[in-house]
Amino acid sequence: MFYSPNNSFYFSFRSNLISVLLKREFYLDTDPVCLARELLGKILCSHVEGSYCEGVIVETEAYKAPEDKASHAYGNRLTERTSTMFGEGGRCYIYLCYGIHEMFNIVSAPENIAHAILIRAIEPLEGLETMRKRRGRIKEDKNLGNGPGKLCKAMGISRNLNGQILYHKNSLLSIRDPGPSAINILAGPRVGIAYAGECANWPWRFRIKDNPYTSLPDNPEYNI
DNA sequence: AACATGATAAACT
DNA sequence: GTTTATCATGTTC
Repeated sequence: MFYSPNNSFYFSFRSNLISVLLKREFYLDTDPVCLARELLGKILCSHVEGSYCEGVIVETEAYKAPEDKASHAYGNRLTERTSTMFGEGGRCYIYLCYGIHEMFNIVSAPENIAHAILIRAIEPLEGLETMRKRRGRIKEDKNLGNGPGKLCKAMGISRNLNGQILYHKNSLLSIRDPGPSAINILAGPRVGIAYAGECANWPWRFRIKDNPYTSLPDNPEYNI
């Protein structure tokens, strides 16, 4: 039961038997683009609604205020919504998109630097039955978390968890490190930010090459 | 008015 | 099987 029920790259990850909780310092890095890459292969854990779930992070996007026009905190715009991103790294920033979908971000950098990494896809690892129940009628497990809104629904993540600390032993949401592994990373432009002008071309979206649990590549990509 | 999307159906290959 | 169009839906500033 500790094996992911598929034949993808992560078939040998063994849940939290061998993974370790990421420490506060991990999130204080001032380069969110670097962190977005480092988060690939890490394990997102949720312990909400009485159920425990885990998924391998397989796709991310970096958002870097103040210069990033695609960030909600562009120009260091401080509002009630964006205030979470100005907190110290290691919390989560969760917001509602298009009135329907919750989006899960990891806040990074020291306080008052509004950086964040959007988690865009996970490979389900633990709590599959809970995820299937939360997601409702879907045909295949690869659709449980292959999109930012989908993974939030599968993991039971919603805005009432906005601002939660990710690095405490008993956090409702946390990130764990399963140890080093050899993965190939693809980079490309971020999704759904055509309004962001020049920033829309920055290759700040990352995903694990050949992993079947990422969202569809609707932008050009290249190996890094 | 715009928005860091998802589910579905209908039309293609 | 894959692409395309359409709409659902609520918060933000």
